[in-house]
Amino acid sequence: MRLTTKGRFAVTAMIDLALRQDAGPVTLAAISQRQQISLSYLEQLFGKLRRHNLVESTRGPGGGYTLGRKSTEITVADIILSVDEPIDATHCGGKENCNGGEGRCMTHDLWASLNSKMVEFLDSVSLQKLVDDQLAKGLVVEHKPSLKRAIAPMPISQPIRVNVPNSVFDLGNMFAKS
Amino acid sequence: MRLTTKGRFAVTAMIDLALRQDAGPVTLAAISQRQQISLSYLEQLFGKLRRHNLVESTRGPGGGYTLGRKSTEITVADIILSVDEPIDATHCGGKENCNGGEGRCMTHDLWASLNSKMVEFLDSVSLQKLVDDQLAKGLVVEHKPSLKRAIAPMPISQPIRVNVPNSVFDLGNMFAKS
DNA sequence: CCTTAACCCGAGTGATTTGATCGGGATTGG
DNA sequence: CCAATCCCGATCAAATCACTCGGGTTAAGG
Repeated sequence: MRLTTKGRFAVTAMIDLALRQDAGPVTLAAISQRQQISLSYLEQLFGKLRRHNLVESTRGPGGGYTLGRKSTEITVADIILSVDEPIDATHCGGKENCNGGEGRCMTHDLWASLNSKMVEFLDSVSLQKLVDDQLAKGLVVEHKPSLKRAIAPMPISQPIRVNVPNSVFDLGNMFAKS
Repeated sequence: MRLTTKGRFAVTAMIDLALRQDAGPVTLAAISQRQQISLSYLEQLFGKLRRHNLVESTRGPGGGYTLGRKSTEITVADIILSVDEPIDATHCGGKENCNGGEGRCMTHDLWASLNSKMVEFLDSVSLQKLVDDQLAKGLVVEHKPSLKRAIAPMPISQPIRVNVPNSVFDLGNMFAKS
């Protein structure tokens, strides 16, 4: 497992997405603005996240990204492993006697176990947990005006359009999928 | 916190050192041979480790490196943070209003907390624990012939010489909870 | 002394990764 | 149709990685 800013960007973007997807697909442009990550870079990251089924995309106007599964079922390890392709840390490319015919080199076993423990740890932190942490810190999510593609259409008559920041506590549960 | 092969090499080398320093200073040349890490690269890594007081050096013939403090007081986090200088993952260089005058950007707090969890985890694993795991797995350290500089001269009779490969560590439960 | 073992250090290097930009596509709502 | 949005690949400067080179300085042993 590699752990660099790349993975951090991905985690950050996924939290942003998780925080806002209840109002419908979230555009990369919006994430780019909020998190100060270049749009094209986000496209690269989300390409990988999509190929790993962590997000789903909706094309066309009003489109964007939504989570591929519940945020409780996405872990930090999932995200990081999606964007940071695993590397060969063993210097022996997996061949068994990389140490003068004496069996596998130490690096092999050493990093294998270190890696698995790291993954185990990062796998114990769900995206939902990170979202909860953000909310607990008092973050207020400003929902963009709902579009047709919102997961749950606005009730009837006039759509609620507020340009005042809405607290998640107001609308969050109302549209929560179960 | 960054986590790359660089840090892995450092951890590997430190384990090797901790396993053998009782017979006196350990040379980088020996570590290089056993762990298949280039000598010059080791020199760079140990330069940083020394500057962080994780190791001490002895020059001249019979010299080498010893641990800077007890192995129970050196953690994996210490080692990795010594060789992998921290990077700025926030894109805001620590300035407080990187988000349009709205206070710190989310990346700031977010990665700060995730990072601290990582450090906390890696800080819970001491070098001694890694050494104990090795010894528990039956690794027998082949002590080189003691020199004048040996910290504690070998007690009596002959040192145990076993024909077990030096560098095949099995760190199976390196991070097993204690 | 002298030789030699070892640490010390900075400069340089090719390969890879990072983070970004650009230029085009494809898809779809209005 | 048009515009918003995802999609994709090429390219790029900068940084980093893993390593090499070429010298030092220090100190033990003869």
